[in-house]
Amino acid sequence: MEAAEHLRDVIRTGALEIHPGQGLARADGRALTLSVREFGLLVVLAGSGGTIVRREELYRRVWGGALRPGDRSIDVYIHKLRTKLEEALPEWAFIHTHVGFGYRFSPERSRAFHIPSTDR
Amino acid sequence: MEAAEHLRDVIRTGALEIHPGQGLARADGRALTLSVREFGLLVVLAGSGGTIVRREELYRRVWGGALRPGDRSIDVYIHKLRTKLEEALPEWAFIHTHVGFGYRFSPERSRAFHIPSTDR
DNA sequence: AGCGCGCGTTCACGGACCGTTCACAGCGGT
DNA sequence: ACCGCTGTGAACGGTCCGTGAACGCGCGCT
Repeated sequence: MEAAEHLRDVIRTGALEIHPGQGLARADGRALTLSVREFGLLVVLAGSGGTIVRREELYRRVWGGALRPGDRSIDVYIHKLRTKLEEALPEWAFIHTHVGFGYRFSPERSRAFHIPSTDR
Repeated sequence: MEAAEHLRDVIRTGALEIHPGQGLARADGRALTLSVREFGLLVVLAGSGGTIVRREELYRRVWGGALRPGDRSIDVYIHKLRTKLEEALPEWAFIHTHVGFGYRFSPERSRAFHIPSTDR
């Protein structure tokens, strides 16, 4: 039963495949190398079903304890995670900022790939 | 069951879906990026069941405190909110002005689509 | 012990965004 | 024509966030 668990405990979203219990995430099958914090962020965000997660809650669930004012750890790790996700899947944007509210996870085609007007 | 709570706390009106507790609003499923004030306005207006909300009350409920004479913040933010709603759902008008009374929220087909009186 | 290295935190700078205010235009009522 | 009310663009100061860099720490290796 504990051996079959990892088959059930998977978050799939777009080309991402996350195994929360294992510390493993794959992009198009290729494993990502994430640190503990990076992986924690990814799990919490991707597991929140597209809702906005407030910074305070993000900190509690990944770091544990209360977010002290002025602590920028979240920003830094969001950035690191974004960087790794982007280099793995350049045309997808996963983590979206909602200023004043928090971060939202949702695979969306990155806007940086704006197709030149094929208009007639 | 504890996970189902967020499903209840939703305002649905037309193609809009508003999650007051989360700071998130969607138009046709696509998330809108609203500032804190814009979102506050949307929640209060959309949650007022189509009644007219006086400016005084709008200000109290979104900004907190009393509306000082000459304060134009409401006008500016109504405008910003309208702009974002319109670019998300161009053929719908949501916020209607009642001069001297306040604003009323109600999804109506925008009149901007039967333009030409000049076309005969 | 000394070294290199990955990790997490902190700092510093700059840019993006937010909310307020001002200035002017349009419109309806008197 | 005048006035009060609202729409709308622009400017401004402040806050929030993105991002590169420095620092300290623990760990494995030699």
